[in-house]
Amino acid sequence: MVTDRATTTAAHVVLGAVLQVRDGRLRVLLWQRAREPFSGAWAMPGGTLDESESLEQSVRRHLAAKVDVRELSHLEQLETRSDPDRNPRRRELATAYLGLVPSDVDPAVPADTRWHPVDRLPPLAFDHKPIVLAARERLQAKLSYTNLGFALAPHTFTISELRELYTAALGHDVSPTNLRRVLIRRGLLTATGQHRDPGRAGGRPAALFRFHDHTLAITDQFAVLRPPGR
Amino acid sequence: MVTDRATTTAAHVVLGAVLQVRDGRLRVLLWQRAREPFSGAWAMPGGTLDESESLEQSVRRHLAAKVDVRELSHLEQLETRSDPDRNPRRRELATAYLGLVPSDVDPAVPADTRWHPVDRLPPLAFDHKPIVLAARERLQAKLSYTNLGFALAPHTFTISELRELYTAALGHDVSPTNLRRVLIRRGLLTATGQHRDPGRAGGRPAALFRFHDHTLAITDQFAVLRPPGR
DNA sequence: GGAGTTTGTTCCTCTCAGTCGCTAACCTAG
DNA sequence: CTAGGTTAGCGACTGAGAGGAACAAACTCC
Repeated sequence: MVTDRATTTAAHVVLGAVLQVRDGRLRVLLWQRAREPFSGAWAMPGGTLDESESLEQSVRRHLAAKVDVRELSHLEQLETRSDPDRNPRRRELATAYLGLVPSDVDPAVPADTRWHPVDRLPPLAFDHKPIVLAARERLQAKLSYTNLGFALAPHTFTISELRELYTAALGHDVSPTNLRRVLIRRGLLTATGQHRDPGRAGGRPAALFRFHDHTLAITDQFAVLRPPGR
Repeated sequence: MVTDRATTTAAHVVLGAVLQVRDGRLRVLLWQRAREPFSGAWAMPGGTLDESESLEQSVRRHLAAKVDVRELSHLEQLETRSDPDRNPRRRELATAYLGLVPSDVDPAVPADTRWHPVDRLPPLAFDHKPIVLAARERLQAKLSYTNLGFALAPHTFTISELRELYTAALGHDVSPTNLRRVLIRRGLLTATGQHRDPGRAGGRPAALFRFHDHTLAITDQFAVLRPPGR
């Protein structure tokens, strides 16, 4: 009886859409499958959920096998996929997480693993393609109305470096003037007082900034139809 | 071996946070538990996921037992809860959905079921309280930057009726002038040309509107740091 | 010291949300 | 029929935030 009920329960896996801006492009961490199903196709890192761990613990554990988990600057749940046919071999639910890595770290990864540009994905296994695209969409939306930029950027950076990150992540040009003004007005950026040595190239030394805090915070001004009198 | 693997798999349930504005308040559909655990506490409707259904199919099926499912004007996935201790009896994952019901329908519900104001919740079972609050937060956010109001409103309505719905859902006052202008400028509202009979009370007859479409659409103007030249 | 390069600042404009008050359209009472 | 009450709709004004562009600042190299 116990066996009956238990065997009808679906397996559950976790998946991590790990994004990073490298070489001026938004990329996702994928590994190439060597076995069926989807042999040769690329897949998001992940694995089965264990008995006594939460989903977040599980995805951190599995990601540690691909990328040093201490490098993750942000991790949040995306969605749970449940199409009965999403895995041709067995009934399987998958909960996907969005993970972010700052642009200045280069974690060691296994030989079968690559950073693929999100706008030029190779053939992906299972339903991983829509998940990766959903991850990008979530990132782009939150860059607009939260301080999530902290998770893409190094600890300190110049405005033009930050502009490159936003340009790559949003997929369109971003004006440094405007970026600076918007983020400073919202109180998200703090000047360190330091300046970056212009080096041989010349030019005015750029001021170094950091994000005021490194936990997700929502810029509430985006509530339209606000309460009266503010 | 199969038995071993299967018995270590967690059970999976679905939950529906069904919200409606009734009597000028935002309310959630809850039923009162008669058995342990949490006997006497209130719980969101839901149940176990079946072998061959998706999560959304499952939550629709379980909600049909509490409220006529045809009345649901919107249904979207909220989050999946996985704390190993969330259910004291067994390891169990729960995927929660946000469901909305238009204010003009009054579905038949079982005897143990009530519409509770979201801002005055009774003691809730399991982790249902944070889920209900997350559902309200999602609704409030989406009322600001999408056309989700269509899911709370009757098919046609006056501006002041709509104002009541937004006031109840957002939890603060909303100016009818502003509401009208914002929703019309965004192209979300269409005038039907009809007017509502003022009745004995007197006053100018109010124009009747409807939402231009009844599928979720995002008002994209909220992307700050937009692409140049728009 | 001047040209070239990159960064930072200021000014201007545009759009949209919020507020207030006036006008419109209906009712009832006298 | 008119005056007064009631609700709805509309327009003018205000303020805030965002985008664009021109100009000023700080550096290197020749």
